[in-house]
Amino acid sequence: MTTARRHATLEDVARAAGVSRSTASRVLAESGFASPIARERVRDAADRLGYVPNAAARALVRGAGVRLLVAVAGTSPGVLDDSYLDQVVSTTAQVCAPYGLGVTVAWVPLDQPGQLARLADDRAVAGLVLVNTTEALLDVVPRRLHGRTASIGIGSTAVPSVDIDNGGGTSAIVRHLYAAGRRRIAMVTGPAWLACSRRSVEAYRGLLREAGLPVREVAGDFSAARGRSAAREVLHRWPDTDAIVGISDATALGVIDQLRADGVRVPADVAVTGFDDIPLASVTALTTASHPVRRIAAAAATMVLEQRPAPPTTMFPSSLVLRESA
Amino acid sequence: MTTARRHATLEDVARAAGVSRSTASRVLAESGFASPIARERVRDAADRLGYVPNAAARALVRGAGVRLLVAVAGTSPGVLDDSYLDQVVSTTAQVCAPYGLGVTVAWVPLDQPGQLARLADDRAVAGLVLVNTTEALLDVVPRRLHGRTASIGIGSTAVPSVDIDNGGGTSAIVRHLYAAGRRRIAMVTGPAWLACSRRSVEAYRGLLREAGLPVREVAGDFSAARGRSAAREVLHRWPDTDAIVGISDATALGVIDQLRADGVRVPADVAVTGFDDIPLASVTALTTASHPVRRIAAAAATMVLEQRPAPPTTMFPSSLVLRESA
DNA sequence: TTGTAAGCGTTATCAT
DNA sequence: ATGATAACGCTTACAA
Repeated sequence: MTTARRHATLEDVARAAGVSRSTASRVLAESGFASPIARERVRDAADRLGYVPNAAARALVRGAGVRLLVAVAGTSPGVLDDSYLDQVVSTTAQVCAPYGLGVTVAWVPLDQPGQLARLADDRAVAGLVLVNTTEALLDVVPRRLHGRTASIGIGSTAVPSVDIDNGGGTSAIVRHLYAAGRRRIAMVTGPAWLACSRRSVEAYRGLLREAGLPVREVAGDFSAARGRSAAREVLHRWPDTDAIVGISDATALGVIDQLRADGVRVPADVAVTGFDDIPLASVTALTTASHPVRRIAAAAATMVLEQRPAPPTTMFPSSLVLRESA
Repeated sequence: MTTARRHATLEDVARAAGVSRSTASRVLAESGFASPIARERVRDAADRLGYVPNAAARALVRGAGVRLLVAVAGTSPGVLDDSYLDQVVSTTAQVCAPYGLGVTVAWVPLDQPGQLARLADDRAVAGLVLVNTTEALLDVVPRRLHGRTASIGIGSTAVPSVDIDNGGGTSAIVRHLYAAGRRRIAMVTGPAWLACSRRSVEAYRGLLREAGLPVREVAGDFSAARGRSAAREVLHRWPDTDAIVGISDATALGVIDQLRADGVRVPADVAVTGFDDIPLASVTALTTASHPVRRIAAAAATMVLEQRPAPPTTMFPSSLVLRESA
């Protein structure tokens, strides 16, 4: 171990190996020709000197970028304060580490998708992962980043996506409710601008219509607070409701809380279901659908890092988790 | 909106503003002199052209690095799969974004602190945030990164830290238990290598000894699983135990779960407390101590980004949250 | 106050 | 197969 040596550069390695910088570069980057002898000597010198390529220099000359941007659409910067997003960012950072890439998060105002262009127009941005993706967002992905972008949610011809089968998941939930004898099934929906939310709603509607049951929708926003007020709204408008489908676990938990506070028994009087299977769900015995968030995020990140032609959409299954609330 | 324009460089801005590159640089970097007229023209040109500085180029010339490394000590890579860490990483990424820095996470094996040197010896690393910090880890922070490192947990003369008052938090909990009439208070501890865990244990011991009460410790590891087995162990060794202090909320939840399964009433027979106040805690009515994880992480990140002489240790308070479990 | 010019560490295009 | 040499976009003495 040398002590206070300055950081070794490619030049140092080349000199130590008795070759030119170009040769050293070729060997170390595994591109272009080099004699076996040169190879060996360069490799040798490199790890003797503890050579670590300078990411900034590399990125500069290649125009490649040094970090991956996780862009999240939402109505307020508050979307960044969310445990789901935490998982996505953290997982992305773990996947990026071996590639020498860092991760950044940013909020893109829902009504100004163009902001994405500003953020992504930075040459330092090597790739893009879209979260809460909207069609408008997909449209403003800079051309430079085509092939280096993946979406968690909906995709487009230019942007491959990793998605959850929200429709299938919701269908499974509704079917379970039906099988359990529920016939007055209401739903607390999510923001209409979110495709994943729309798909859940559509699955719900489709199934109920097919079964000749009444559709009872109340607008929600994923939050527990809205779940509480929505519970009251539902029972006020349709007192005979016997099941409430929540668009998220938080919403469902809010619903249950309010219901019980109002003396309504869950699931005896009203069954309640959630969506996502957050840790809280198992403790509160919430019946819900489970989704592998970490694997999904890792898949998205890997897509942009490996950038091999990916299938337009990779669907991850939604699996029903039966517990006590329904 | 121009369409397929090439990305604007500093040169472009300078030309558009009718000044030299250096002047433009000075204005945009807010360093050095520039006439008001020049300032205005450069600023103008910059945002007319949508100029975004190239982080790689900047990092290269400054030798500054392009990402912040969050290094986590632990016995296995499993430490990376943790919601607390998720929050730290995500918050760090949010704080770093405006600085044009990305974030990376890495695991440092507890028994090979030297691994940190390998990771941090990369010039691309602009700063370091240590998590689950040990003394050994503090010792191997490369000199280059002194002044650019912050620790969440213990610190050293070279590394400022952001810490939680674990001792105070635990004391408050134990005092509450005592005030509530509990006299046979056991504790499920955490890994001894973690300073924060040791401090909690010491606070617990100190208070009990002072009060002339018996010390009853069982080794734990923060997990809920260990909480379960520990609950049995405690009641087996000391059947008259009337309170169990958990080193973490997960542990406490495990304890409660096992206790109830074994027909022990909580808190009637045995009071149980946690530590951290995770979202689950409020739902399960767990009495615990609350800590502002996001603010702590933000403080640590800000320290390395701003690198103004920070106080050696910034303590964040631990605040008692009384609920039903104790 | 402003401009000129010399790098920062790599990669890539050429001749050789 | 190898080595000059010219970028990449920016900062910063230093000169004017």
